[in-house]
Amino acid sequence: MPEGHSIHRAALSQRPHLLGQRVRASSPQGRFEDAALLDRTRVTAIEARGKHLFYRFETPRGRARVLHVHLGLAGRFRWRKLPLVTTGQAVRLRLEIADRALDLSGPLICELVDEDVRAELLARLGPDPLVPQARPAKFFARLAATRIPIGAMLLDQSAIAGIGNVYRAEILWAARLDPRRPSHEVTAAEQAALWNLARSQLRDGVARGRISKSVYKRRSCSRCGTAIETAKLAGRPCYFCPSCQH
DNA sequence: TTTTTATGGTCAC
DNA sequence: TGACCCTAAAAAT
Repeated sequence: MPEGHSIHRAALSQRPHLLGQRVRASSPQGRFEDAALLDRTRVTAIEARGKHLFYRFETPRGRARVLHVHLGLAGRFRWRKLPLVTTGQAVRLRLEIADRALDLSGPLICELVDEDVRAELLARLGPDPLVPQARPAKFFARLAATRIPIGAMLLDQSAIAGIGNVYRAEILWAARLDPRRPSHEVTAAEQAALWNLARSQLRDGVARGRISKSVYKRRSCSRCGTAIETAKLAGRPCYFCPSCQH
């Protein structure tokens, strides 16, 4: 169930097994024909940015290919031990190393791109709170320049990368901000608080492998007991406490 | 056993 | 704004 924390967590858990390894690549499902181009190449980098993953593969002749993966709603990685017993009917991409295989199923995106496309995709993303050197200036500037509700802006990956529907609700609840508040009315202190909360909550998610929920899909506010409401923002329900979020 | 739902995103209207 | 894409788990029947 992927928001930014799951993506960074996937990169962290996969690097020890895949980096520097020559892999057997295939698409058991058959829907990723370019898997053949990755077969017998070496994984040299795994990069997580927002909800996107980029894998660099190098051929024996030193030619680099970039795999772009976005899990979307249903995408999932699973390690399997060899020898395999499953048919892999829904496995878009399988990467096999010595004793195990990494199966990717249900991704929104699984494609080979070149360096330019990778750079363009990265350029479209706002700062990612999970990247240590990321700076929030662009995020703050976007908020200051629009009347779009803050609850909608937090889901805009070009404003801030990696936040999904759960973190949006949790961050706004922790900041005590009404998700319907026009973004330009968010004060500088509140902007900073949102960035810091995004960073701490996402980091917690990476460490724990799950998101702790104080407001998302709760019936009542875990702070004041008021009935939780939802507001449709950016096309999706945003859970909030009408009593303590202003 | 079938239907619904989901922490995402794009595209057509 | 709604339809659709994909998959698997949860919920409904």
